[in-house]
Amino acid sequence: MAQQTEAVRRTPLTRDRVLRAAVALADDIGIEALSMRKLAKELGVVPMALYKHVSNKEQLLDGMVDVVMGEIDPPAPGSNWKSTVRHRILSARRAFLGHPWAAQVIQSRSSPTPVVLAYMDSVIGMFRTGGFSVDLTHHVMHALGSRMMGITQELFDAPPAPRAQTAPSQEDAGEYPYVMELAGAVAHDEDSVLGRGCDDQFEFEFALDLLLDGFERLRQQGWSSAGHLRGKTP
Amino acid sequence: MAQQTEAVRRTPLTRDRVLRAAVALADDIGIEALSMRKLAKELGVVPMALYKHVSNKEQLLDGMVDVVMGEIDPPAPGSNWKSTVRHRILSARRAFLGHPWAAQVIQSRSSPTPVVLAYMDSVIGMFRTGGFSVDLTHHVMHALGSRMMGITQELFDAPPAPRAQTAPSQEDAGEYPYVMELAGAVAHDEDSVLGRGCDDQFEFEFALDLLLDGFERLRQQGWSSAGHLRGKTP
DNA sequence: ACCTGAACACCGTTCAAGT
DNA sequence: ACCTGAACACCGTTCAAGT
Repeated sequence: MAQQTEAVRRTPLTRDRVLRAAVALADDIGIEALSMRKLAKELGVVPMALYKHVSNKEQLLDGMVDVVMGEIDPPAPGSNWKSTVRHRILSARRAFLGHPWAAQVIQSRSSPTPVVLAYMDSVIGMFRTGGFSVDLTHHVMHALGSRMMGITQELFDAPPAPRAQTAPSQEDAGEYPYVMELAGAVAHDEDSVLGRGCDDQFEFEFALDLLLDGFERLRQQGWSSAGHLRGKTP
Repeated sequence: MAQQTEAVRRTPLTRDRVLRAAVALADDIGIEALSMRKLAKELGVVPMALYKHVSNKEQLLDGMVDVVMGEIDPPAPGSNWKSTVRHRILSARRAFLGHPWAAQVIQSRSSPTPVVLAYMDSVIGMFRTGGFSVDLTHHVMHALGSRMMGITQELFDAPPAPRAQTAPSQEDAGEYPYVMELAGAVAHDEDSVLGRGCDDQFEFEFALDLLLDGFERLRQQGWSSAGHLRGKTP
């Protein structure tokens, strides 16, 4: 035990080892509990030692995102743009699902790392190769937003459920009748795609396919933003 | 000056005054800089005095979101579901745009406040009244996600721009050719909807309308998730 | 030259001592 | 009963002193 600890300590600290330890620690204790001090302790190192490999916590978070991005499968060349984009995005989703904190972290960053930029470049390339104009590709990328990384834009972890503290009383049913109707259907309807609760993967693919189908329709129409100038008068 | 300070101090501290001061302070210094201690100082009060009105910082953030939600226009009844939903969402967007920190905060909450629940209820009601089945409405709400509040799921503040530190060199153009092509078009194309940079409002409405149109198509088809069971074999 | 302990300037929140 | 100062257990990061 003491030997193992020493062996671990003997392994020289590298940027890569710091980042991988940070990812593992965030997976374990959550991102809000992750601190430079705890990470240092985990690595058997004094807090200041980390600053030789990451210049500050911001850069640590950037590096952690890059580690997660590294788990995304390389693009699989396919015959049509839609399946290629779809597979890539669902692969990114798999990577991000393995690290629940990563979605939140990447959206808190102010600029993309080179690794993220490379991923975006590959997705943009799939649209361009698939016959999308530069103009349409631009709007399409905005419409995808973080969904491009397989990240769902849910508002809450469990949307149509009243706060845990408040028991779902008659009062709630009266105040939020539509929310209650939906929640009831989700809980009961065994014949639909929903078992207990929601099938997140189904919801993600539902929205993704709705968007991709919309993109394809616009592409076929030769859509251009030129017809939609700022004043909105055609 | 000292008189005014005293007058402010004389005004009794209420939950409402605490929340409004917190919103103003977050607007001013940013959400990451907002602390209980700074908020207390702003109100001319000792930090502990805040805890009489909000039980902790989490509840303060919940309350701040509720203040922003209060700026959303009441639902304007319209003839068709699409324009009603569209107007409500764009009104929410206006409220959230006035408080740039609010989008991030609402997505960090784990359960909706009653105020948020009431908003969701009204949106769900618009779909149900507009002829959407409970089943379709459920998936549609998931597909909207945080866009229901007018919140864009952009990945970064300025997506296709390399880090500020790194000058956009030839190297970048070689490594991210598609990103550069897009960035170039966005910067130059004066005839399209894009002036310098992106028109966020246009991008938001582009994606929203794409989704709403998709929803309408599914509604007309009488779409149901029953045909899309878990195994994906119809 | 490298490494690191102590220190600085903060946090959110508890708690006991004051009124 | 209410209010509040001091204290606790943390942060990220600087910096000067040690090797």
